[in-house]
Amino acid sequence: MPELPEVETIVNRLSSKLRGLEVSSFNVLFAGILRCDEKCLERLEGKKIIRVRRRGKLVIFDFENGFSLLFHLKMTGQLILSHPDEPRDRHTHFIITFRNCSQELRFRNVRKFGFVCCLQSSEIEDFFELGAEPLSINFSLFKGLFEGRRARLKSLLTNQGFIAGIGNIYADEILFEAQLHPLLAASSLDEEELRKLWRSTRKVLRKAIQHRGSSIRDYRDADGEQGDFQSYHKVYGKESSLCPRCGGKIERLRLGGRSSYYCPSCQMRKGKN
DNA sequence: ATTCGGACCTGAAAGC
DNA sequence: TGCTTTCAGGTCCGAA
Repeated sequence: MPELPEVETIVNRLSSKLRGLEVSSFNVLFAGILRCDEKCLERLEGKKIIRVRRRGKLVIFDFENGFSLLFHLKMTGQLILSHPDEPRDRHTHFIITFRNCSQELRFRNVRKFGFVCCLQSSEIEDFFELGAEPLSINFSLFKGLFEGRRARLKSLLTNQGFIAGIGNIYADEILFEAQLHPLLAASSLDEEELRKLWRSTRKVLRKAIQHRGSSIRDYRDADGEQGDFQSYHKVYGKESSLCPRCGGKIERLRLGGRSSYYCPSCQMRKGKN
């Protein structure tokens, strides 16, 4: 569920509250959420979190001893700071408590797709093989990525090994902003179109972060608050609505089992608009 | 080599 | 009303 803007929002919040704190204990309530040996967690008990960061859609806690704790929220994961006496429901699968902190961190995960694991901090990049960060990469590197790639734009944008952090919502919003059809072959774009795609990617993701992400159903930030950006979606989930740019009808197509929403008249397959 | 469908899970909403 | 089907911010795997 959460894509880059949602994960970024969670990380910002967690960072200000958890940086410098020492973990006192882990409580694994559903063993399936652990993607590593439970003994790995022992390495982190009594250790301080020196940094909370995002890489792609991963939430990462770096510890003082060179190990990191990683979370992937997948579709329905939530990392929420709560008071220990607040009742927890059956979807709370993992809890971290901290020394000198009145709140504990709960990992809720209705659909059980998400995971937690512990890795050496230096192993993370090799282990996940994520692509570039869309908000860090400059245009010339961005352009280079697309050279010779025949895949469809939508598939490439959501491919985490190509560019990390973009999922179904933001790919659709970015392609609408760039006025590019989701099924276009990446290698068919000229320089001007690539520049527009690069600019649109930055614009959409930044604006979504400013609005603390999109809450369509499950997403909540680390304080349990909803994001705002769903009110600014122009095409995602808007089949049959009117295109805010040209007044035409938004359509939905199926691509690898996922829905893609787009405006067939302003996101042309061919032509430069 | 790509692309697609199914699998992993649960629950809300829509359809009948 | 109540049962059935469809769909969901993700990603992996194996088969066409």
